[in-house]
Formats: sequence, structure tokens, C-alpha cells
Amino acid sequence: MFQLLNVKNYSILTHFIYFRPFKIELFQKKSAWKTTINTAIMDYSPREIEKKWKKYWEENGIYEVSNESSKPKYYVLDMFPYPSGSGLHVGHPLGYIASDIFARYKRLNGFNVLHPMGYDSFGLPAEQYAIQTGIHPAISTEDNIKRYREQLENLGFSFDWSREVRTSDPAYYKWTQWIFMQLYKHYYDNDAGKALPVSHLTERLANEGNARINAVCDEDTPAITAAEWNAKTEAGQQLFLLKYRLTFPEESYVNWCPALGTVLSNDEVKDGVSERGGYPVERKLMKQWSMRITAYADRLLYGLEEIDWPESLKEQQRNWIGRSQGASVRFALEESPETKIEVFTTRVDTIYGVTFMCLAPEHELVARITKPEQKEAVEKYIKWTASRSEVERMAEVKQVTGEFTGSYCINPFNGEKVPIYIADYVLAGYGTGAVMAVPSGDQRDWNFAKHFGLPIAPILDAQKNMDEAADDTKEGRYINSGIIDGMSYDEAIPTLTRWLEERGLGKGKIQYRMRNAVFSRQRYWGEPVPAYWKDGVPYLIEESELPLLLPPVDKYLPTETGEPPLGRAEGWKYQGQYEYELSTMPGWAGSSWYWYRYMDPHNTEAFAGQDAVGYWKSVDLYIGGSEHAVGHLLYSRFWNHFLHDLGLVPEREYAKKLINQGMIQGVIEFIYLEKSEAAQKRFVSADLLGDYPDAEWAMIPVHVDFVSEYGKDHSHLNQKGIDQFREWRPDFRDAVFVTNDKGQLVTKSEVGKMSKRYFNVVNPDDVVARYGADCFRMYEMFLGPIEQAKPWDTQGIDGVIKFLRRFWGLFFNNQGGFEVSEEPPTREELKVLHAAIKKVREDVERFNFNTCISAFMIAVNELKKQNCNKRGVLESMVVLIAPFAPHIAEELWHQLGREGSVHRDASFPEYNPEYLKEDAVTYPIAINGKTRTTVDFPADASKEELEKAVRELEVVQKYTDGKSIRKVIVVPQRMINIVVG
RNA sequence: GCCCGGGUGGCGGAAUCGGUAGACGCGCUGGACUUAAAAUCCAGUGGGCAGUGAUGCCCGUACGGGUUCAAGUCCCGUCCCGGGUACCA
Repeated sequence: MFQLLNVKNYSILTHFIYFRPFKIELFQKKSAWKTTINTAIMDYSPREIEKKWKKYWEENGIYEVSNESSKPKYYVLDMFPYPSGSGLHVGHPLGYIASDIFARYKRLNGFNVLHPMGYDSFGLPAEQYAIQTGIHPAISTEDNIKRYREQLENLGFSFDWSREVRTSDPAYYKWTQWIFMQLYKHYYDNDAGKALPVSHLTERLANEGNARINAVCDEDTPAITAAEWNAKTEAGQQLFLLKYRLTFPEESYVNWCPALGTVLSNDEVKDGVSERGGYPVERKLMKQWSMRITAYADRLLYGLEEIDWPESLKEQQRNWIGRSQGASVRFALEESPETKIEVFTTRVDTIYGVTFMCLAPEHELVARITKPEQKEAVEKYIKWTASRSEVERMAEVKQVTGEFTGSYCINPFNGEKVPIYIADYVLAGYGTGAVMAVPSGDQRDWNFAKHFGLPIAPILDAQKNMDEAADDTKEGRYINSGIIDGMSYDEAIPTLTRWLEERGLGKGKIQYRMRNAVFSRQRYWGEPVPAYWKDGVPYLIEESELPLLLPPVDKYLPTETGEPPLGRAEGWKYQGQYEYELSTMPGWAGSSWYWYRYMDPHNTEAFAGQDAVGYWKSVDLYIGGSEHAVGHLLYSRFWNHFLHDLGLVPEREYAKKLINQGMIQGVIEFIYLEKSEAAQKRFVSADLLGDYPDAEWAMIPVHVDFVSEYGKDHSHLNQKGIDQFREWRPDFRDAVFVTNDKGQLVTKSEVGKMSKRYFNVVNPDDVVARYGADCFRMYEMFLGPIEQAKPWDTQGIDGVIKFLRRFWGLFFNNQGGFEVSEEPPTREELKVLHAAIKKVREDVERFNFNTCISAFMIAVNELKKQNCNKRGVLESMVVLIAPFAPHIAEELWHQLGREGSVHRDASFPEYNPEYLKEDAVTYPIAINGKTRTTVDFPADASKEELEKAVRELEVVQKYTDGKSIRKVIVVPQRMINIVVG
């Protein structure tokens, strides 16, 4: 119907009918009889087109890719999604659309492109759901995947679905377990510069002990002779080897929630209480599997040099690894000099400025050195810090807290007594958990000294204003500093280090901020660790017994004795007698190698065949969020380096280029929960918090669907919303809701992640149903640069659908009939086309997809103005737009009479600079930097000619009247600036 | 706190190498078409001042300084927002 009313606007096109090929003429005549029906069909209707071509692509396997091809290979990888119960949200496709455009672009440029998709399908939410409903996570995950697959297909991606992987599929996690076993079977040999089999280590231990073994191992690994090694029992030897293995069990701190009887992620802890239920959480030591990622710290650091990743992301990884050069120093306890406190410092030169020692509250010596007079205060303090997360402990710098233990240690350099404090700004997990405090040079130490009235001793003559703040300068000469008095920084460091090493009191040391990665989760829905315990010693199961399947359990909760859910599996014993490891692997296990599985997804003999890995080698383009900067993207590099050491993969770094997609954000709505131990929980309207001056609050996220005036300042839950919340969170069914005088519980709105956890997910299906996938794709690209974060908003999508209709309209005459002229295009038309080709090519290569859409709009507006319906222009436009709007392109390609698929059989157009040449350039003329006018000059005018011409211009003389021209700056093709004064 | 980003019209954004700030689109205003509405098409649209008008001038890229013939872009400082911070993935 729309086209009928448009007749007027297409009337100029009618003269082209004269050139129409006979076939179309016939069609046209026929259609004249039934104009209404035909024009209706000829409207742009994405729903029909998209359905038709999706089916065609699938039936003809258009996107399936072979591991054998004469074309050059190109691997485009997306970070695969966790299939959450709330479905795919509008943020996911942003990166997928970008990668899809690039994959299609590469195909049209003659590459054999691997572009797969799968699911990171182990994870906490499915387990949480299982706890609430009793439904096995495998079942809910399967449902979620089905939904994700539909949603993904709905968007017209060119994934080769025959290569789909799922991390929770036993056929997949068999190989995750296998890689774990390889890590267990290897240690890192510094001399070899890579991982070697543990058998190599045991052989050397048996022959010569460990004196000459230069390997990465636990800090507390003792020296051992061959005789001592050989004298050890089997169990003793195994325990000793754990100090070397790349994965091993050790005691680590976890967030323990006694009320829930389980370990919580940092993420599930909000303001010191559990997000679920609001119960207190404490830090507790637990035996956990750990990955010796620190062995690879240097390689992970230097490897960054060889990959094309965003500089900011590399910087984050560098900071995370945190390599720092310094020294370790051992301070003897005053009362038992044989016991030493070891500290690491990057400023050993400040050692004469040490006026106190600070231990982490969790430090192993604390209990032993605390004097009876201090006992009560220290224990109270330890209890308090245990309730605080690491982030909180580091974040609250203004408030100084700590306690004196009553004991002293001795500064090895000057023999002075140094009081020992505990303070929670010292973290147990970093360095040695002890800090030598130098208040004159470190601000946190300075704050602490001021608060406790401890001395602040200057050590450099260049230090200034130490009454007001610490001064961390390295300038000047040392004072009050014993053996380094009068020296400069550069002289002091080696002098002190030598002194320490000669006496065995310390040594130069490289410390990493990065810690070994905890690899256990006290959860059900993860890969079982393929190990069992015998007499307190872990052993691997046989490789032939893989995969070790997740056993069924009656409930997905910890056991009554506090064991992980796998402890509930009845009769689940190795060889019917030994207890399996009961923790499972973390979410990052399965995602640390998945790109190889896509290369050869059905291989039963290996994680991927050597020929497949040899062909695809590594990922050429990886797209995903920057929020994975130091998690997934670091762990996966670690595993890849390890697999490379074993000769299983060809490249040290698996992703040559990485693009960060910005997060599409949503609005998060919170309500305030009063923190208390009371049985009845109380929520208070955000505008009434002032009435409770002493209360502390936890912010509990609310499903945005319950919130009225969502995202606004006065967003709130009305009575219905409160009821919905109650029903949704039965753990708060009996809570009190304190509303304002309008009966509203005012919520707090924040812009943030769109995430299942914040219950603020917007999914793309509705948008696609209304506008079509092509429109959705182009709109998401049009929103802005791919790497930029932005809140979701559909305002503006009309511009894109209008554009698509206009583009479509170029191919149809005023009767609504398909009509394309075979006449050769004019020079003006070719100029429009080739300008678009140039812009789109350059911008796709730079991943500036938003400006590509602008370029399409400009081209289509221009072609329409010129009434262009020439095949010579439109056919190229169809191919040009194909990566962005694959369905409409395919439809028009076939309407143009072409066969096969535009996505397989076309070639991306090249531009011809001949068509873009201009005779004249419009120069802005600035006087003293302010643009006053523009003047056209011939494009080939020289600098001198331009300067001469511009001096003579009347407009210029108006501004220079009475003043002298001091300088004329001419930038050919750009601008001219005249400096007068 | 620490590390990494970002801040440009009413809104999303453009300006790719230091060279015409605001491309393209939304929204808004006016007009055409229509019985009407929708859709479509045409025109205008950063703010201010002056002018009947063509147009001219001033201000303007979070804020305060600096470098330069020229700064959204480079340097120093500040504020605000987002991501990460080791068991969300």
C-alpha cells in the first residue's frame, strides 16, 4: 500500500521503462492488472525475506567451512556466551554482529573463514536455579541453549553450526579434564624455560636431590638430598611433588557463609553479607586446587609484545601480573631470634626508616606473638577483618585501623627494636603478608604512624614536608642510614642487597602481584576434577577413564558436614573405595581452550587433531568484552602457553588480534535492605534512609519488570511491585517494607551491566520481530563505535528502517515492480558508488562499523536524488551491504537474476580512484586561526600559487586592512591560515 | 583505594595524521500529500547578539591551566560516569 501512495516520487523513473529488458516488461504488464497485490508484495518486508533466506542458507550449507581449502584461512572468534535463563540480551549481539560482518567481509575477499559459535554452559546461575527448583542443571541448560540458538539464528549470523561446542558436554569436558591432568603431570623448569614432565623431576630427585633443580615451586619447598628423597614413602614423595606440579591442592581463603553452609563468590557478597538471604560472610581457609600460573608470569608479560590487542587491555594485564623488582628481608623476632618475619619491599633503600612492622591479620605468626595484654583486642580485630572483603579492605584508606601485638622484631641493619602491629591494609595473599613500614616514604604507613603516634624517621635529605604527608622521593642522599649514609638511590640498592645476601638475611627478588589461581569451586555444575584421594594424597584417575562424569545428586546444596554438593553422590567412589575430589572446576576452565575444539569439534582421540590445529593455527580476530581483560583473557593465554610447551599447539599466543566490544548497559534497580542479624528483614524506601541515621544498608537488586518509572529519579516499587518481589524472592517473603507517604518503595537506579544478576536484561527478539534482523544488526552498529559502552535505547532505530526501505526502493519502479536499468552508469553515479566502496572498505578494516552505516545512508540518499537504478551501481551496492544486512542483500541479489548466494559467490567490490578525482578543492580560509570564509582552488594548485592567490582575495584584504600579514600557512588539500598582527 | 577506559547539540554519535567542530541518524519545528491519521516527501534545527534580508559578529567539545600560526585531538591538574579488582562469566 505504501508504494501506491508513493507514485509521485518515482514518476521521473518512468522514462527508464524504455530501456527495460523484455522479461521485466512482461512482468510489469502483468502486474499492471493487479497493482495493489503486487505492490504489497514488493514492499520491503523483512519477515518473509529473512525466513526464506535463513532456510536457504541452512539447506545449502552456505556457511559450512572445510579444513581443506586452497584459499588462505581466516579465523574469526567470538567469546561464547553463558546460556543464561533470561536469554540472549541486546548486549551479546553487538560483538557477534561485528564479527559476523568481518567474517562475511573476509569471505567476500576470498578467505576460507572459520566462524563458529558455542556455549560456556557450566556456571553458577543454572546451579542456583537447580537449588530453587530441583531441576537438573543439564536440563535447564539444554533449554537455555535451545533458546539461545533460536535467538542467534534469528539474527542471521554466518556461524558454522556443525562445529558448535558446549563446555558442559562430557565429550567436551573430557578434554578439559585431560588438560588438567597434563598440568598435574608437569612442572615448570626455569632452565628449560618451559613445562617438563614430572617424571623428569622425580628422576633427578632420585639421583641428585633438588639442590640443582631450578624450577618453579612453593615458597616453603625445603632443600632435599637424593637420599632423603629415596627414603620418603610413596605418599611422602607424592606430597613433596605437589610443591612443583602446575596444579596442586593448597589452603586458600574463601568467602564462607555459615548460614548457607557454602562458599560464595565475591560477587555474591554485598556489603559483607550474602546477596542471597543477607547472612554474614567470613573469610575462611579451605583446601583448594590451585593453578601455578605464576610460573608463566614472565612469559605472559612478554607475550603481550607479540599480539595486537588494545593497549589498555595489555596494560591491565601488565598491572595484574605486577612484576616488581625488589628485595626480601628477614626480620628476627626479639624474643625468639630463630623465628624470622619475611617481608618483600621494592624500596629496600628505605630500611633505616622502618619504625614498625605490619602483619596481615591472617598471618601465621599473629597468634604466637600476641601478648596476653593485647590478646582480647587483637582477637576482636581479627574477627572484624574476617567479615570484610579484600576490596573493602583496600578501598577504605581514610579510616586507619590496626592493633599492636605487644611483640617486637629486630631491624637486621641497625639492630633496632621494631614494634609489630596487625593491620588490614596488609593482605595475606600478597607477598609474604607482612610489610616493613616506612612512614616517611609511604603514605599508608604515614597515616598509620600518625594514628598510632609512631615515629616518622626521615632517610633522605631531599624529603620534604613530612609533617603533612609522606614523601616517596628517590632523590638526594641518605641520612640516618648506617651503611648507605651519603649514598644515592642507585648506589644504595646494590649495597644493601649484597649486605643481605652475604649474611643470608635476604636477597634481591622479583615479586609478582599475580597470585596462583584458585581452581576449586564448592559447586555442582562444573567439570569434576579427575582425581581421587588416598591417605590424604591426591592421585589422578587413568586417562582411559575420562571423562569423569558428573554424578547425580539428590540436592544441589552442600552436605550437612559442609562438603561440596558432590559429597551427596551416593556410592561415588574411585574403584569403589577412594573418595573422589569433591570440588569442581571454575567457570574459566572450559573457556581456556575452546577455540581449538571448534577446529575439530567431533574428534574423539584428541582435544583437536594435529592436522586441524596445523591448518587453523590460531585465531586471527577475537571479539569480546573488556571485562574479561584479566580473567578469561589471562587464564586462556596461560593454558595456551602450557599447551605450546607440550608441542600440542603451534603458537605461543592464540589470538593475534583482539577487539573489545563495549558493553551495552542497562539500568540496575536496587532496594535498600537494613543490615542486621534480626530474623525479620527490613527494606526501606530510598527517600527515607535519612530517618535511620545509625543503620547500615545492603543494596539488593530488583527485577526491573517490577519497578515503576524504571530508570527515572523517582523509580519505585508500588504495592504490586512489592508483592511481585515477595513472590520472586521467597527468602524475603516475611520481610517488612517501609514505604513513603505515597505507598512507594523508592529504588536506587544505576547505569551498569546488563546481566542476569541484575535482572535488567532486554532481549533482542521483540526488536527483530518488529524491524527485522537486518535492521537490528545495522542499528546496533549505528549506535556508535564498537568498543564504546552505551546504555541500550531504541530511539533512533526508525532511521535505519527508513534507510533499508529507501535502499529497497531503488530497485523498484513507481508501480512497485522490480526494475533495474542495464544502461551504463553516469560518472556522477559512479562517483557516489566508489566513494561508498572506499569508505566502507577502509572503515571495515578499521572496525569502524558505525560510520559504514552512515556511508550507506549517504550513498543511498544520493543515488535516490539522482534517480539511479542502474545495474552497474546497484549490484555493487548489494554486495557492499551484504555483510551488514545479509538477508536483504541475498533477496536483491536473486531479484537481480543472480544464482547461488551473494555471501558465497560474490566478490567484495574494489574502488577505482579515477572516479573520485576532484577538479577543485574548497579551502577554508582562516585569519589568526578563525575560519572566515571558504574559497575554491584548483586541486593541483601548488603551495606558492595558493599563497599568492589568497593574499589577493578581497575577503582577506578586509581582515588584513591596516595590519601586516606576518605569515601564511598553507596545507595543500586542507586549509589556509593567515597570521596578521 | 588501585588499575583501565570515557565525557562533543535535546539524544546516539562524526571529525581516521594537530587543520572548516557537530557528518549520518533520532527528536523537534514548519510545509506538501490526506476527509483525517499513519506513512512518505521537502525545508529548517548548537547557543547568543545585530539585521527586513542576504549575512555579520561573539561564545561553544566536563572544568581550570599550558604548548602551537592552529587544540575535541598534545601536556599538567581537577570533577563526574563506566569496566576490572582474583569464586559472575
